Amino acid sequence: MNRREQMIDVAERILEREGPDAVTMRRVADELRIQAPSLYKHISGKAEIETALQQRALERLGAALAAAGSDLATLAAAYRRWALAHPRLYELSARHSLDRSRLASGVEAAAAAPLLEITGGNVAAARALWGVAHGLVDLELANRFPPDADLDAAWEHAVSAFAIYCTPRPDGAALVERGSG
Amino acid sequence: MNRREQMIDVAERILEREGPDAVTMRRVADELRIQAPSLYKHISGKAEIETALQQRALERLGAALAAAGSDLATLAAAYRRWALAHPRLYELSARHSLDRSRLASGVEAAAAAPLLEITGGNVAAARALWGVAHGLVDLELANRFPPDADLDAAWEHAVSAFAIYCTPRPDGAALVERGSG
DNA sequence: TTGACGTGGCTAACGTTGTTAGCCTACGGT
DNA sequence: ACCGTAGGCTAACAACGTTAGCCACGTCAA
Repeated sequence: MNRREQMIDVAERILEREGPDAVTMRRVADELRIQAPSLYKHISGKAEIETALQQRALERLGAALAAAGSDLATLAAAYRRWALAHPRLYELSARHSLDRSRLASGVEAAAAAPLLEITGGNVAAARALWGVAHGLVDLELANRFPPDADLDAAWEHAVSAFAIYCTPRPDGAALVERGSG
Repeated sequence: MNRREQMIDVAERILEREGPDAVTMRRVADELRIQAPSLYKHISGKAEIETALQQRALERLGAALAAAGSDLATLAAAYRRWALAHPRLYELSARHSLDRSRLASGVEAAAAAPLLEITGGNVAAARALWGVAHGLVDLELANRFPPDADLDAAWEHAVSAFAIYCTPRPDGAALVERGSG
């Protein structure tokens, strides 16, 4: 098994169990029964670990969304559920500015596909949709809502607003232009 | 003038000009022509500086929103404009988990007021609205959209979706229940 | 006037972080 | 038999946040 992958596995485990501050080069090395400088034989630096974890997060979130189907409500629920189940990983992937050169191609597109289906191919509307989902999750993870806030209700409103906006009406007209790019 | 406030002023300036990594205790001390340990005569630690900056950000963003009026489109534009004008400050205030005990009371409520006006007092819907705004801004600041993405269009869709959802229709009916809390 | 004391500087130092330099050993191929 | 590379190791560095402890100055009471 690849040492590099072992390192990233270990880093992920530490991240989820003990938070980002616990993810130290020495700590990762310890877990591998190795000295910290030896890590650099396999990796350029800590940033590379973080990029790798970011990529993992995108892939898995994308997979979770793809598995959730194409209904807006269930898709939103899947987004939130995945983020709350892997909060540190989600935070890392969202906060750390994206380095597209290192990112495997297609990962982004795959993650975006389910959203695009809902907006009928309208990518600007899909981005707005992504915005709500990410925003609500991010604020929740950052403790920005009062402890007694009913976030289920907030999600329902968000979903309703976009459902009304994106769903074609019986007469065939749609509020959002479908198929536009 | 208060040394504590000087410290926070300096920290803010460094943050906006050179990014979060440049905000060091020693750096702040240097700017004040003082040695780093002396900072601790006025402040408990770096966390207190960050909390203070977070509070500043919330107050100013709140003020910017209040000044923008109560129209959804202009409000959204004001939110985005402020965040893009003070990206580091916004990031700091959004990422750093909120310590309500230290936060001046009323700051949160004041920032939320303009949103509540739009949703007719429905706080869950206001949170959804906050979600889109924060989400779109946060993704933009984190470089998560492709460089050529038309973010103006994304914002327009978001605004349209919520405008339709929140505006009472001519017959007096509204999609969102107004006055609920 | 003198003494006590709080305010706000200072230097020295500690522990932890990411990272580099340089050495050594084992193994695989020519 | 040799040589190079892969992958460990120790020692060390600079920078970080922070603590301990010393000292000068101003203020106020006796």
